[in-house]
Formats: sequence, C-alpha cells, structure tokens
Amino acid sequence: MMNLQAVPGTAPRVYSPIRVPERPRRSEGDWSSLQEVMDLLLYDGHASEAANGQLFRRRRVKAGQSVFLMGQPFDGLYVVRLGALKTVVIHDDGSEHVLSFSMKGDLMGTDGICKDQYCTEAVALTDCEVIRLPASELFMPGRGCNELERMAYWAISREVVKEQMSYTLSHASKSEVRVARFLLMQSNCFSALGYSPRRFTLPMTRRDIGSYLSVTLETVSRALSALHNLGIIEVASREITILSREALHAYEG
Amino acid sequence: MMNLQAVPGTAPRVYSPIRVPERPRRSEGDWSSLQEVMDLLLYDGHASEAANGQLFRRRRVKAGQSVFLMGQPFDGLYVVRLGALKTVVIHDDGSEHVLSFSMKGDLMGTDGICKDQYCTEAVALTDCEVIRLPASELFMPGRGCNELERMAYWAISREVVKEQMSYTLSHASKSEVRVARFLLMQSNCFSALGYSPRRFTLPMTRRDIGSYLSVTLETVSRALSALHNLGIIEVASREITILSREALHAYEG
DNA sequence: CGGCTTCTTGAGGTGCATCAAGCCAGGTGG
DNA sequence: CCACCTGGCTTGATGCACCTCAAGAAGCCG
Repeated sequence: MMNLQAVPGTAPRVYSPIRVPERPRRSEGDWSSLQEVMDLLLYDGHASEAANGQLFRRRRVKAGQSVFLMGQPFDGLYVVRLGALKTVVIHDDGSEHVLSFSMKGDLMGTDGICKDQYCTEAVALTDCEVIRLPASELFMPGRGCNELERMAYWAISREVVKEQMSYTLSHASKSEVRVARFLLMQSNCFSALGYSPRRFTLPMTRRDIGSYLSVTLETVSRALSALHNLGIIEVASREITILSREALHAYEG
Repeated sequence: MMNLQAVPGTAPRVYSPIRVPERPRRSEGDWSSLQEVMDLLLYDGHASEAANGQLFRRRRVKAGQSVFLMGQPFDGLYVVRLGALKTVVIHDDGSEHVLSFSMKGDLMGTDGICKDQYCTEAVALTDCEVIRLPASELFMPGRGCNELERMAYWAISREVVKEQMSYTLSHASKSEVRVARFLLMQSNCFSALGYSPRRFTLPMTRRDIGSYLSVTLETVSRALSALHNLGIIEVASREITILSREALHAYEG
C-alpha cells in the first residue's frame, strides 16, 4: 500500500489543510549537515565548526509523490539530494505547465517565500531524497547563521538564472532546435553529476519535455526521430545516446 | 550631449571594463531610506530607528540607457522608484529576448548574485530613477541589518514568482489570448500604482511585447486590432483603453 | 490475460512567421 | 521652411511549422 499523500489521481491536486498522521520517522541517517548542503549546492565555502552543528532533516519521496503542493503553507526550501523532480504550475482547467526539472544539488520552493505559501508544485519523477532548509532557520533574526543565509541568497539567484534560461530556451525558433538544446542541457547536467554526457536516461516523459519547451509531445517525438535520422543521436525510448555533440551544437544556430 | 554610457548604438552591448569618468554627483536628494525602499517594495514592515539610518543611493537613467549590462560585475540589486524598464538577454547573434518589464517597486538584478556578474541587461524604456541596494550591505556578515536581508529574500522570491508567471504567460495557446492576458497584467500593474486600470499608455514597443510573449510584432499588432474589432479595447498607438474588462477576462479561457 | 500509460507515425488543417508595402510621427539638416 | 530619414506601427498575401486527431505498437502492472 502506497502512502496516499499526493499520489496523482488519488490525492487532491491543491493543498487543503487536512492533517495526515505523520509516518513514524526513521530515527537515524535522516539528517544532513550544513556542509553537506553546501557541497550539494556546489556553494564555494566551508561551514564553520559551530554552524556545521546544524542538522537538516531529509525526506524520501516516491516517484509520483509531491514534495509540496500549490497553496501549501511555506515551510522551507528544499535541496535535492537524490533523484529527479519537475516543478509545475497547475491551471484552473487542470492543465499543467512544467517550469523546470530539478536534479541533485538543485534548490526548490523559492517561490513560496513571498506569499508564505508555495505557488508551484514539486513532483518526483523518480524516487527522491530531499533536504529541507526550514523557514525558521532561514529567517530567524539574530540566529547568527549568516553562512546559511548567504548560501541561500546565492542558491536562489542560481535558480533565477536557471529559470531565465528555461524561458529563453522555450523561445528558440524551431522545435527541433529546442529539443536539441534541451538534450545538450540534460547532457551537461548529467556530466556535472559525474555521469556520462554521451549516454543517459531521461527521467521525464515526452509530455513533460513538451510542456517545458512549449510544444506538444508529438512534436518532441518527431524532433527526436528527426535528430536520429540525421545520425546525431540514438533514441531507445528514454535512453538517449549523443553520437555527435558537434552536430547537436551546430543545430542551435 | 548625452552621457555616452550605454546609449544603444553608441555603447558596447556587453560590458567591458573601460573606466568612464564619473559625472559629478548631485549632492542632495539623491538618497533613499530603508523605509522608503520597504514602502516601494510593498514589504510589510517598518524599519527600526537604527536601520532606518541606512541610506541608499539613487540613480537617474535616461530612456534607452541601461542600469546594468550583461557581464558587468555585480554591484547590487536595484529597486525601481520611477519609470519603466525592460530586462533582456542578448544572444550571440545580436537578437534580444525580453524577460520582464519592471515598474515602480520592482526589483532588478537578482541574477547577478550567483556568478557575481549580471547575466541580463536592464534597459530604461522611459526616464527612470532607481535605488541601489549595494552588495556590501546585503551580504556583509555581522552587519546586523537583518531587516534588509529579510526584505531582500522576500523581494527576490516575488521576482521569482513574477518570472514564473511570465513564463506561463508566453505559454498560453493562442496569440490573441496572450496579448489579452498581457493587457490585463499591465492594467493590474497600473491599477496597483494608483493609475487608471481602464486607460493607460504602454511604455514598450510592439516588438518588446512580442519578444516578451514569444510572437512577432506583427502578430501583436494584429491581436490588438482583433481585440479592437471585437469592441473589447480601444487602441491609439500605445494608448490602450479597456472597454470591457469582462470580455478581456473571458478571452483567457 | 486485459487495462493502462507512453511513445511513434501519419494525414490534414491552420495559426503564425515571413516578406512586403505603405502610413505616420519625430528628428535632422539643407 | 521643406526634404529627407529613421523607427514604430498597420495590414495584406503566402507558405510552412506545428497542432490536432487518429491509429497502432510497446511496455508495465494488477
């Protein structure tokens, strides 16, 4: 039996304040240090000894479950420790728009600060593990946790830049170009995480990619086929092999 | 003779570290208090007496000039006190993409924090006045300016949300729908600033709107004409009159 | 097995980009 | 003063890239 919270189709899409009994917490291995968070974010710095005493709770999220829902009260920022997620907005008519994909080291939930509630939803594409940076730690005055604050600034700014790039990406003229750029982006991501930039498995569906790039899933499929026919990539469902990185780059013009 | 810095056509599009002699500063009326910044941002709070001693420099920017350029070293965040601006990214081929429009109370430059240099460019559409929140004030540890920090968090988050909305906006199916939504957005902006939500003058060109919405300027023009022919709006170059707010809303479906 | 989701591929219609022409306002210089 | 130019805007004609609808294959799971 799965946890009923936030499974698509069974759980409410928008947060309603119904108290679900907390599952018993595993009592060990569920905490991360500030230094681990800094390393994950690739934030250039070392936590002082004092600050490194701070521990942050981890949370496991099964594929399909949500880390937070639209409308849910803000309870902190989340750093991805493991797995892949998508951030979406869900419109009144039920249609959803993918705003970004998040992998290890990415920050989520920054939109929740200003209204004190999340206005996006973070859905796990694979089984995930995230670290929560609680609002209380982030904003409490006089806590002296300047390291955390500076890091948060920096990480939020990085998210802003990521978002701008997404926006610009979905702007590019032709659909094949968008898909080509998307693949390069993914390739860079995997590369940064130590995986092969040539061969990787996409964690998201064609529909998600399409939503992200502002095209239909059929167009994504066709673009992938086209790139395959040009001998630039190999496609086996979600497993992508980049045969010629140069040709893929050349496509961006 | 105009100030040569960052006038389109005469200045380099991308920042290069050439020292331009500073113009003599006006010695008075050029400073804003923390409380004024808070009020501008609509940030819910009052600066303590101590913190309110902080003063932030204002800067006048003529239409067409830039507040900061792509690649320029990060020197702080900017709050719009007066006028309208656009934030753009400029691609290698010279084409530009409008990411957002900023008016009184909006924050700019958040993308500069993480790489310590701006990766967008803020161009004035009208004569403007902006207030600089210097990096040193924002990040200096132990300065005890927690009020400023919390405000910055909040304001940055608000920018993130704005950006997400832009992204979603440029996603909407049909071009006329996008333009209709854009007009409603502008209407709400002007309304919030105390101007008429029914009748206003757009500060940006059709090209800018098109870039923002991911359509061509011709399409924007046609969409406006279409909405006019439906009796929903009145168009006189950049002066827009909304005849039926309901009909405009109905268009969003 | 049957039901489900995901993905591919095809055929046809269309919304928008593209190219092109012309209008208008503002600025510049003879 | 007018002639000229430039940038912004509108409107039309044409082609094509993408959406839509549809059918079928492949994989997953109870």
